[in-house]
Amino acid sequence: MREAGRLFSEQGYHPTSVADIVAALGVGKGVFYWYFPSKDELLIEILRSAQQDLRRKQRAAIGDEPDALRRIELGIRASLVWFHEHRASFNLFQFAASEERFAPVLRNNHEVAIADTARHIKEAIVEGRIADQDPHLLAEAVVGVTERLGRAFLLQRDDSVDQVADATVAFCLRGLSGE
Amino acid sequence: MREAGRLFSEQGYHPTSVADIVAALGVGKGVFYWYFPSKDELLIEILRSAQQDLRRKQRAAIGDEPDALRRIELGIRASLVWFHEHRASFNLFQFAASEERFAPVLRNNHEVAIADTARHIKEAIVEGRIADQDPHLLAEAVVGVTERLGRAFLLQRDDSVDQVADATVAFCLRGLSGE
DNA sequence: CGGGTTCTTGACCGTTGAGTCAAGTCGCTC
DNA sequence: GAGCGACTTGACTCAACGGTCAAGAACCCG
Repeated sequence: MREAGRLFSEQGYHPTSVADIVAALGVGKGVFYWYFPSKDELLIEILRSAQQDLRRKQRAAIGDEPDALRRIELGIRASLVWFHEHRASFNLFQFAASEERFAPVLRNNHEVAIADTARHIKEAIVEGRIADQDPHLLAEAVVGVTERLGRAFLLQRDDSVDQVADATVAFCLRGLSGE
Repeated sequence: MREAGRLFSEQGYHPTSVADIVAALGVGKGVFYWYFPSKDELLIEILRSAQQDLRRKQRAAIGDEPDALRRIELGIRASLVWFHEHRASFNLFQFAASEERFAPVLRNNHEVAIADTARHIKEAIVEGRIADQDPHLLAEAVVGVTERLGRAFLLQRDDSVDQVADATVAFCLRGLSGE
């Protein structure tokens, strides 16, 4: 599954044939269809398990931090570390989002992530620490910046995670802050 | 070309066959290969012309505005209006970025866009109006937020462009601003 | 051992889809 | 209206791919 993820990520899902995958693994084709009902299902499996892992890491990083803004910061940092360690999965997310067949798998999880972030933001708004705007929109912005900077500076270039994380957190927290 | 763009965007590039395209147009297959050397080349053509159009609109919106921050704001607004009017192309960008074959076409243009934004940002930094950080990174963040909020609120939901634009500009300018 | 279950193989099948091409049609010029 | 080049058609080719399956190997339990 790891190998298949790597291949999908490197060459794209469609251009990677089942024959390629089993050849890379040095096994017969039957073995593939013994473990997975179809190529599509394999991708969905990969996506699901990657998402699950990411969310686990985020939760672990946030722990029971009481400060809402700090929770957002920890979430951003955990995400960037994960992106850095799982480039292949990160790439796949982008493809999956562009195909109607796979988008629903992501959408669900994405909505939960946004809702979570929005909760922290709402709390901070109530505390009067950030601008009183639609928390949903702000959450989308924060997640968007994180993913974008992750892609640009951790995957395409190869900057230090901490440096990128510092800058991302700074930008987001300023972006959130009321006047 | 517009019809092909619509189909690619709706069903995905790979699942849309040349037969689908010519059927939707009510013409023979030969006509397709008279005008385009291959299916891949058609997508590249679509991408190029969409990018060109977007950049033209951005330039037109910015005009010769002397204020650097205002130039950034105008760029963001023009982009969001364009995304709203060209959902299909916007979708295609996302797919193209995920396939090694097409990514280079986007990358080039993307780099120019980032460099442009970074120039405005650098100018504002010199004027002491925003935080002294890597302009390249800030540019990526601004473009990232714009695309993300465009996708989330103009394509998936269908909010008013002006409302989304106001919020995007507010978040970005705050994110840029020094302390 | 024997027999049953779990896994593995790779040749094979059916279909799909990109791209070709011989045979036109249309409209233009002389 | 003959001749020519620009365009159009859709049946056809051919390779590739997802998925199947009959034939085992490997392992386990009694």
